[in-house]
Amino acid sequence: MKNITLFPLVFVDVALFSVVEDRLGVLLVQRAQEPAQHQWALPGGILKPEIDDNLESTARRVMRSKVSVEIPHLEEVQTFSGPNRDPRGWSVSVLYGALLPYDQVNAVVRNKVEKVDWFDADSPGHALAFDHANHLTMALRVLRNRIRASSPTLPLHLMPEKFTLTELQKTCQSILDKPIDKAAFRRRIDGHPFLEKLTGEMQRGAHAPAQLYRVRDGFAFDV
Amino acid sequence: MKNITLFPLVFVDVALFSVVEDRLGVLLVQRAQEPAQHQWALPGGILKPEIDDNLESTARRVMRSKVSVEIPHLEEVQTFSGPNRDPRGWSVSVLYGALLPYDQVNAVVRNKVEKVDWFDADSPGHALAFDHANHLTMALRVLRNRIRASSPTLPLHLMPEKFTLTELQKTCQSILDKPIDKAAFRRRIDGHPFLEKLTGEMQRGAHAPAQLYRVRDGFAFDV
DNA sequence: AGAATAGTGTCTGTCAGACAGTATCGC
DNA sequence: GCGATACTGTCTGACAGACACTATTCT
Repeated sequence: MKNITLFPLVFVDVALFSVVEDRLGVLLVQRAQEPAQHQWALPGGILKPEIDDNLESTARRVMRSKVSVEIPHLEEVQTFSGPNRDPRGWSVSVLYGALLPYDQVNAVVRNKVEKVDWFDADSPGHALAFDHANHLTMALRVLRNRIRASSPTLPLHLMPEKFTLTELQKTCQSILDKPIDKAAFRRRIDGHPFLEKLTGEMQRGAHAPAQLYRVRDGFAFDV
Repeated sequence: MKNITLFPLVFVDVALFSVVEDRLGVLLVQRAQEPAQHQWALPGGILKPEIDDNLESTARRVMRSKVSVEIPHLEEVQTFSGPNRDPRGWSVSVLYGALLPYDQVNAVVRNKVEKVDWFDADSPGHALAFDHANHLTMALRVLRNRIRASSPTLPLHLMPEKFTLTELQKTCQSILDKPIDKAAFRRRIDGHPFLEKLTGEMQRGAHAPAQLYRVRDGFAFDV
């Protein structure tokens, strides 16, 4: 493996977030092999130029093969690189962030993984392998900045097909970890191009009926 | 070069911006070698794991060796990747953005470069090599979003050591390519932690003297 | 009736854009 | 005085946070 010094290793890591019991969670895997065996890490893997169209494809393939998850939308966060961040040699790691509803993620242990589980995004409770603590910090920062700055479109990826505005607000609150005023929230998203009111469809309960919404077709991100 | 299919090529490209005659300019090089010989491109080069500490070092080294420019601050924009974006094989290119005062850039033709010159950032007037037109578009978008959103700290990299608020405003206007109200601009940057008033130092001219400022020590970016 | 949640009205402070006004220089 | 630029005061409209209020359902 002399090539390692001439050609860097190219990895992809994914910070997959979801809301679990009103808290922002991140999906971690326990590594089954060296290096960093038994340590927890963000799911990730190595680029395979012969089968990947680009690094996003790599990320999707890795998530499929390691934790059986299909990721619709990925967002690049940052690139990490250097000779010492991975013991196998000079490496480049491109970090992606993603959001998915908790119940859509049927995380299953696959190859090279001992366990898969959700952890609190702000304090996973484990030392992470490699420089993944940095990765997680950066992914969190980008995610929260997005939700705060641009109107709260992003968490739409976390919603089920039909949802109420209150549910959307609670999701935002869980991500930001602080309460949001109801009136202000509704003013801000009022008339948002990607929110479609399902006229006539209401959610019932032991209270006034709540208007249901869905994500409009063609919803995409792109800054 | 069978390795090309196993190990991707890792490049770094740099979109170096400056204000030239009240317009936002970008530094381009004309390639002296295949591929894309004679075409204009963003300055860039290949990672050398044996001498680079990380990809930012690669970017600095490349700018030094190809166009004789020292870059103090680099910002990662995006990663481009795939089998076809460069004829030499499966490649990854990490794009960085940078700002530097026009007169500090003593761009000199060095190895693998025929010419170096500044072009209008919005319409360079040349078809760019590889996917560098995309690169330029993304770098521009990130740069302008930064200046608009976060308070206008960024263009501080474009200022000489001492400058007036009017000069800073004109720089912002050149980057955004639209006028800014003077009072609003001054209100926004008033008391900014990185702006230091040089009490007593004034710029004279055929008009009222203008207060000089400088960038406070320890100025850094970090979102 | 009472609990719970949905949804709205309104006050207030902040801030950006717009624009005009005053101040200070060289000539 | 005149031209030019520096700098400030103020009005207005947009908008977010705070908070209270009404409305509608189930039990």
